[in-house]
Amino acid sequence: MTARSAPASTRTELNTTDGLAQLSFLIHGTLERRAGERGLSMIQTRLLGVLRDRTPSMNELAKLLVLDKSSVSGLVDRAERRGLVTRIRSTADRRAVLVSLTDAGRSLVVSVSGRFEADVAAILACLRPSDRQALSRLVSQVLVAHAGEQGVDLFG
Amino acid sequence: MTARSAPASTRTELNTTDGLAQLSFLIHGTLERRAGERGLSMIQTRLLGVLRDRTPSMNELAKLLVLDKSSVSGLVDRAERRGLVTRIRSTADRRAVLVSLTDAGRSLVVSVSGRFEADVAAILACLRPSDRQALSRLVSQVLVAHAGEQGVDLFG
DNA sequence: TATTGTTATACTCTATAACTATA
DNA sequence: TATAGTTATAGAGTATAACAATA
Repeated sequence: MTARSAPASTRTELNTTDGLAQLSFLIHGTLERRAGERGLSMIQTRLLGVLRDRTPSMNELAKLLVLDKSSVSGLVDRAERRGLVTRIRSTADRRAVLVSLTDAGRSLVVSVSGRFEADVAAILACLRPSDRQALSRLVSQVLVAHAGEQGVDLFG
Repeated sequence: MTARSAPASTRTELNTTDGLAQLSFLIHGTLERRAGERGLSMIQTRLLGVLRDRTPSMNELAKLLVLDKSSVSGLVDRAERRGLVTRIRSTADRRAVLVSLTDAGRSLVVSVSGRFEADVAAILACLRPSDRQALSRLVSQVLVAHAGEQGVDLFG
């Protein structure tokens, strides 16, 4: 996504977007690789991440992951088959099924997210501490301004 | 990926990685959504992006996209069926097949990447120009330091 | 009737293995 | 023999539509 035909007047602007896009894909790819090392796809990783501090119903899970309920059925099937999550029939509403992380699932997601955080820290290690702090401030500013649009909060 | 159990001494560090990870997924999701609006998956978008300034063989395409050659066969099949790319038998090596963007494919990828760049620019519009410039400088610094690890250069 | 979840079906995406054609 | 590409097959991931059980 290079700024091939940018008029000179907007070149700085486009280079910023271009650089940020590249950095985003570098970081996204880093998680993808770390998860893949443990046999997890991105969506399985997100599933486990969402379950870290929740025990949602299938329906809630579909909303959290922005997937159709039938997609979540298959996703949970495969995770359950691997022993990473369990289905629990709800007693409050006997139609509902709650999904919970197993110990194996929890230790897996903790491991992947720990390595990923270390990767990102390593990527930022080339910056001087003051620059890292400046970057942190700018990124926070952007995120706050777009709090509503983040959609899926990866490990929310 | 919040820093749930970070010791206080490293909390600032983790918050930076956390923020950058969130921003990365925001931007990645932005492209995914824009591509999806035009009926393109991420991999189809990357295929078209790679073909913007190249006419590689299937084999070269597999290396560029980091996919098995059989995966590329299917990928190109589906893109060709939609009229986005064409296969051209190489005259130099009659085993080889070159893949080229059609006019429809080119106009599609130009449209998606243009909208995406506008999206990223809009995301950054909340920053003062001087802050945007500072962000640009920091991001460039990180990218330069990790030039070799970027793996697939999305629209390279 | 409405909601929750599963199942049947179809398509994309991916890899491995076996194959054809060319070098 | 080695390389370029396709095809057969299998599995993950996704959505739509039809279904069963419960509310």
